[in-house]
Amino acid sequence: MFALVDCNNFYASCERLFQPALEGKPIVVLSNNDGCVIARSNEAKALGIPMGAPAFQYQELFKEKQVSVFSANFPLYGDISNRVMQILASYTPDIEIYSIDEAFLKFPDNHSVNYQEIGQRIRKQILQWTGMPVCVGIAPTKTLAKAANHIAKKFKEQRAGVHVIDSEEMRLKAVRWLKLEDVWGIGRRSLPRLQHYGLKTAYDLTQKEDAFVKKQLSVTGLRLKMELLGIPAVLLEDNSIRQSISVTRTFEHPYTTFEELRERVSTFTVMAMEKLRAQHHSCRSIYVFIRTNRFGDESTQYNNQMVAILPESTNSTIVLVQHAIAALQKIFKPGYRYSKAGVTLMQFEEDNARQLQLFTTADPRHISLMRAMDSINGNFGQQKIRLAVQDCGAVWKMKQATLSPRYTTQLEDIITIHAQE
DNA sequence: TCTGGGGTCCTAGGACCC
DNA sequence: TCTGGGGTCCTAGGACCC
Repeated sequence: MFALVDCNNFYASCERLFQPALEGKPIVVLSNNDGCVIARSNEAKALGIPMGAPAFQYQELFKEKQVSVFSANFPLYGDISNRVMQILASYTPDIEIYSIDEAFLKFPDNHSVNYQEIGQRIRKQILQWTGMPVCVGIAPTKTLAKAANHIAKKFKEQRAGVHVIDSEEMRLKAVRWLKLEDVWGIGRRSLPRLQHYGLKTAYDLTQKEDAFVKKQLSVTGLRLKMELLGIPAVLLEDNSIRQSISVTRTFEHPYTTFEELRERVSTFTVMAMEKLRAQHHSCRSIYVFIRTNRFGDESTQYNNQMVAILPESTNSTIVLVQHAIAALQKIFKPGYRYSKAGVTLMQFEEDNARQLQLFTTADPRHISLMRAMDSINGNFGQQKIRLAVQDCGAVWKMKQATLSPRYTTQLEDIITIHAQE
């Protein structure tokens, strides 16, 4: 059996943890640069604020309805997430952390287990230990566990936040109820196509022939159909090791010069490489892109990107930054107002299983240099030690007008409690 | 004036091999 | 009138997820 544990309105709930007065009040959390709405409390959803809404279009509504607006505080969310995941890991070693706010747990076949009770225990423990409300869906496949979680959320009061699908009867009831657009793996592209053939629910999809499903949704769709029928076709994955690592940002103001972009691209590469070394990998290629404001006038737009492939894989930031800058040089065109840039590391190899080169140009000293940099930056704060090319002062501040304190990761931000007599 | 960031998997087609 | 058959690897683009 698989359990899907999903935090309720995760970012909004994280903010509420330290401001309990916001219980029952509308909350939204904004993306970097306070651009879009990326999380909403139930109360904010009820006000009709859509996911991804541009913040500037909703300022008046926020004010009028007294919506609490937060700039995204990822250090806080990441820390709360770790705490939740640690608790979940105590229930089973078979755990897949699927995203910052949800995880799949796998339980061995055992008919005497009371899954309803386990679900309730998980809920209570996480709520008591972290303050985070979660819902739990339990079923024989991951896709059905997703569906069960959906039901647990939709009927939170009746189900007490836990729903279990453990019989053919329950499965049928669930898939007949589940709308096609709420099926895990059916997105906005496939939905209209399937609807055109008269499909409305998850059940309808399970009744279609394999050939039809494959034609419409490829082999992923076939797996989906199996899963909805109760036959596991999607395994628990170990996604602690990434296959690609990206760092991309929209700038607070547009940049026009090569030097500004070079500083940004270098810093993004530094950040990505830190993550790469943390998972003990080297990479062989880096993708670099720059773009102007995509909402701007057609004539003022320019996008370009390039992949630089290295002669041998590396985990040295110094080496990779040189390649990233060379790529940037090739795609940079003066005369445009650039609003976004990013890098993606690709083609990973494990550090201790690397293909070495006979005529290598790699400087062995970089290994200890990187180790020293990571260690110092880890102990004394990000970017305490930088490459010279990064040093452009504070040109890269993000707009974060309503950032909450980093309550759990920064000593000076820890809350003070005044006890009354 | 202002519109996020980070991932995975699949397929088709090109380039190449014998 | 007519030009084989069987493979692999890589990439771009699409679709999906949170």
